[in-house]
Amino acid sequence: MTQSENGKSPGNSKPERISDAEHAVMEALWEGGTLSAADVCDAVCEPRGWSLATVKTLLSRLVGKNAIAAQPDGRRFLYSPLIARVDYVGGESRRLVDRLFDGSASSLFAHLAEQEALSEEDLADIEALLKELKS
Amino acid sequence: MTQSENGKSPGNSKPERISDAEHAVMEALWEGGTLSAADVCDAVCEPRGWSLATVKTLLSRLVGKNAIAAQPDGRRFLYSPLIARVDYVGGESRRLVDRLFDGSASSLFAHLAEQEALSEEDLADIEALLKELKS
DNA sequence: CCTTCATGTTTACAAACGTAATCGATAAAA
DNA sequence: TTTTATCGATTACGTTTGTAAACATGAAGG
Repeated sequence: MTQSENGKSPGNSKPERISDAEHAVMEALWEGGTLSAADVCDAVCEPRGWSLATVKTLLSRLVGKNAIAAQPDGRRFLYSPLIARVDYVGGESRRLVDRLFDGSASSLFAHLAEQEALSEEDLADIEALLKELKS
Repeated sequence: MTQSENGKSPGNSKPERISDAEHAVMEALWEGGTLSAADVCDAVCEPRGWSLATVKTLLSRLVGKNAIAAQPDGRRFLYSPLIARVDYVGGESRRLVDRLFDGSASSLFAHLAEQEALSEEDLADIEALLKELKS
């Protein structure tokens, strides 16, 4: 595959699933904006115990999934996100809520509350947000 | 594998990951409590377009992962959950919050709020829960 | 008894994933 | 200019997942 086309010609709509490992790479790109493979490796290889080769593979797969763009820069490519983090996060959150809480966000909240998974700080923050939303 | 032992001798602790398809089966078991393979199929084959064979495979894998128990009942087995739904849901929720919101539940809440993913009803419910928690 | 179900077990097989090593081309260094 | 360090591209290979079919065995019916 030629680093830029995935064959699924025009309507490149359906967002393909991004795996855990790929997600780590996405985070680096969301953080850095536009990075080379080496840059990404600097950001993730150390903590995840990966080799540069692994990062290259993941970048290729992400390009194939139309999740990132690769613009030529001399000998190499600079990669940048094609999907916004907020969209990805939104999608994943929705998936979870749909799958486990029958689509009800308040159920998720209730669950977190019951499991004491919410700190005092969380509660205060949420309360503040709620107040704000009501204005 | 003999439907009951996974080789990892005594301390059967680490909760293995449950896949999407497996999760559908778990839901049926959480719903029904104790079911035969055929029962599970009645519950999930139709909506997911699965065959009984698929359900059998998933049940076996879940047994292998120590997520469900299989007690002999004549010629067959009756399967029942070994992990509580609330624990599973809690684990998955935590994973999401950790992965995408740096462990902050209120960030998740803020996100849902910003994305208008919360209905009026959600907000009201959450407010009520909050009030309750403060007592 | 023999055929037919119903069931768990074994085997299958492609796609996705995790994790690289190797190859080919080129740019930089010596 | 020959060597070497870099890149992306190609190939690899074991595991997990999705989705079954084939097989063995015992129960049930005729």
